[in-house]
Amino acid sequence: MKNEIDKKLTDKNIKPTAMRELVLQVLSEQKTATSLPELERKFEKADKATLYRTLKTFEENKLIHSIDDGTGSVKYALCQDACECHPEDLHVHFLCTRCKKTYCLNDITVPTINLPKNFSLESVNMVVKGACSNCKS
Amino acid sequence: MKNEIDKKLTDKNIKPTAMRELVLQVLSEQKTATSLPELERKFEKADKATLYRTLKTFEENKLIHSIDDGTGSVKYALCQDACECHPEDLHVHFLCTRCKKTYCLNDITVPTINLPKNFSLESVNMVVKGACSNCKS
DNA sequence: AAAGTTTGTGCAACCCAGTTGCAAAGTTAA
DNA sequence: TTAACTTTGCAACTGGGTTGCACAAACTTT
Ligand SMILES: [Mn+2]
Ligand SMILES: [Mn+2]
Ligand SMILES: [Zn+2]
Ligand SMILES: [Zn+2]
Repeated sequence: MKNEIDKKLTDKNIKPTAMRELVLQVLSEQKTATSLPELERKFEKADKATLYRTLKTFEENKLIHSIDDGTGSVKYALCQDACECHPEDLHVHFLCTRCKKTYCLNDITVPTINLPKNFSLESVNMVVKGACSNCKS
Repeated sequence: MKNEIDKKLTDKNIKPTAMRELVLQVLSEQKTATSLPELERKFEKADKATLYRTLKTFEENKLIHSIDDGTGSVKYALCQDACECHPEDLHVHFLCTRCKKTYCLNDITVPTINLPKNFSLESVNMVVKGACSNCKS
């Protein structure tokens, strides 16, 4: 449904170009987070730089958030509706060491940490590794 | 004290070569974690591949652990004496967004997470970002 | 001690994710 | 229509990480 996609874009003040619609479409269909290289493979025809800048725009406008799971390529997933990517919005991510898929555990907020004196908190990246339900033998 | 350094190496079943002694010496002097590129700069003369393999050996033998703080270069820090790098040994890391230094918060163990059904846990990477005590304005 | 074997080092080349400059194409505004 | 701005495509580059290979150094065996 193109109108839904366009609405999501305009709601976040992103001009809905053809490219952006396609990328958001694909991202919306994923159950796990997607990296730039993966996106390149899904769009044989599209240019890496364009995809790169598309993701950057999406992230800057808080339509998606990025996840560094340590695999060497940053992955991206849609933000929850009201997400502002503030520390209190943050959730835990899970990387399956078997299938290498990265899940947003949206229900699991990152635990609060008592930092040492005079350290201030801006954000947290918490990635749990293990076997996902599909891969557990 | 070279004997202390050598002992640390042999205790972890690492043959104490000149290179390894130097690298361990430098790592021991740091209060924050060190990346391979940083190490390269500290050892103008040494070869990148050698340093790389030295770090790898150290890590495999649990003399050091690696920290992916999302800055693009993996950092390394000495393990605690009895550390086996198991989930229960893991601690939180802190990346200062100002000075880019990465601290081991050895006293802060990573909180336990209740994973979704049929997900199993192998390890956790938890990196808190913010301002360190030196950089807090 | 000499010969053989294993281990470590240095160099060069490579891989790949990410990033940037620049010009062409498309869009919007005057 | 022209001008200004935005998006896209291409190419080139950066930088961290990694590997193959030959040489050197350190142990083993005879
Ligand atoms: Mn997420
Ligand atoms: Mn640490
Ligand atoms: Zn899996
Ligand atoms: Zn700092």
